Amino acid sequence: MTDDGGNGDKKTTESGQETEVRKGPWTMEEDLILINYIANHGEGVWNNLARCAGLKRTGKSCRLRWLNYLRPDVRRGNITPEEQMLIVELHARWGNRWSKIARQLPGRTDNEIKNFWRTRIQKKVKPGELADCSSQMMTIDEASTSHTSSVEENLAQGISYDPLHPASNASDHHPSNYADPAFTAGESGENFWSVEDFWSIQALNGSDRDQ
DNA sequence: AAGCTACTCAACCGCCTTCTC
DNA sequence: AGAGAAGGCGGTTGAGTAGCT
Repeated sequence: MTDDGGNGDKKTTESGQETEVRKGPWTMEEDLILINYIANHGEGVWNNLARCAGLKRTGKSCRLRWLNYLRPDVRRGNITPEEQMLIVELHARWGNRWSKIARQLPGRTDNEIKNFWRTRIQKKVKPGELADCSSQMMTIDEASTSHTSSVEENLAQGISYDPLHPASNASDHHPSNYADPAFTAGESGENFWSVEDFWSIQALNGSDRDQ
């Protein structure tokens, strides 16, 4: 992936100026700019953020990149059998409400769950068999069935459940858990250079992030 | 070793909802 | 109350890669 800047679109602003809007994969530099800006100013007002940070990206693009990839508490890869079960269960209940499902899986994004469903689950489940799917999933890890009832209870109370930390609950869940490489080192050897390294650097530098 | 196929996932698109003026 | 802007969400696509022949 090279940053040749050749994938930009032209967009005309209110003031009549043409600004180039970049599309496609984010570069390390863009990631750092975005992380740095949010660390100093916080999230929100994405269009404004993109402009002020000097990123030639749309607000939507910045928001997506931040939520799905750069957030310090985002956890990628290695979806556990418990999480799989929960996804299947919640999907059976709510359908394709990915963001809603994602809220019950701390550190997981709607995009990741959506991709996971489409690539790992949907193709294995014929239409009409979804109801049976969760029971099939249970055979993956019988032990995980033991907490199903507590999941139900938590859902009923609107409490998110973290399958990786069954003993914990929403109140003691903390993003710092995900600084542990064990949570981010995907089996597929994904490159987590930027996020993990960056947040470590921020910590070392005693960044004045106010959050 | 080279070519092909299947799979994964980051990112974009477009629609809908919510917010602000 | 209405219009426009921004945010949120689900669907889809395409590039990269791993596995197979």
